[in-house]
Amino acid sequence: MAKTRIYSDYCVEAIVLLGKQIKLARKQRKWTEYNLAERANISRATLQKMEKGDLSCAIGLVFEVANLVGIKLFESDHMPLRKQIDDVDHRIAVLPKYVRKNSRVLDDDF
Amino acid sequence: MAKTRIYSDYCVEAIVLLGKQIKLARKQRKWTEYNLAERANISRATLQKMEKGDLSCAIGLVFEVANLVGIKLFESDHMPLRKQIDDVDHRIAVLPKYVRKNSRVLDDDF
DNA sequence: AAATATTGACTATTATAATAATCATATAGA
DNA sequence: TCTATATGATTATTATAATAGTCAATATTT
Repeated sequence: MAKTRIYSDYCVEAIVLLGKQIKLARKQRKWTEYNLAERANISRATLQKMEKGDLSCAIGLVFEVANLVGIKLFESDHMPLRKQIDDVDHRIAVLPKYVRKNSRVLDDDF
Repeated sequence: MAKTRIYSDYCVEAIVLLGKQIKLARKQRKWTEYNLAERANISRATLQKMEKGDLSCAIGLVFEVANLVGIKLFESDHMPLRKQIDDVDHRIAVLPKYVRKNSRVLDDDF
């Protein structure tokens, strides 16, 4: 039997929004579900789940479809993705490699 | 044997970035992989794949973990998610219910 | 009004994600 | 230096996502 997971409202709504944005963009381009699924190399059934905001779809498939219809994720930041990745990498590199419970730091500034 | 999928660079990089952002945020909170996995109710192995930018992780799990460490997706828009969803819904409602190939519209303004 | 194609929904099957468990490595802290 | 444990990596198993196929309903075009 299926294990029921608990998701936050925020998570559910974010994914529903993304699914609807895909549906809207697809229609604006006048692509049928079949068309888009074909372009993305996925089944129509999977695309339908995606557009409905199904939480179990693979993130790679969702992002790929979003990209196909022209939705730019992470576009708010005016940095190329590569640069953003490097940026995060450097900020990780500064931190201790292992997290230890008793690393008592007073300024948890994040 | 595994079917090899083609993903766009943008898609791969977006997910790698998200994974690294999760890792950074987790460390800033001084949570171990085990701690975060426990909070998210997922296995440590899945969290590790997620932080490495694995494309096959369920979008619901990734967004939930991102939310747990305080990453706000879709925060660029200064509208609550609910409102954004309603907004997209209305824009979809205006369009024809079925996409037809010969819907010759001159202004594809999107 | 009739014809056709899009969409929504469902099922059975197959591919694979998620898990639990383990082991080695190496780092942070005593 | 010594020790406990966080992390990286791998394996076998189980749960489930993705698929292909089908059917009904109906919006759109002619």
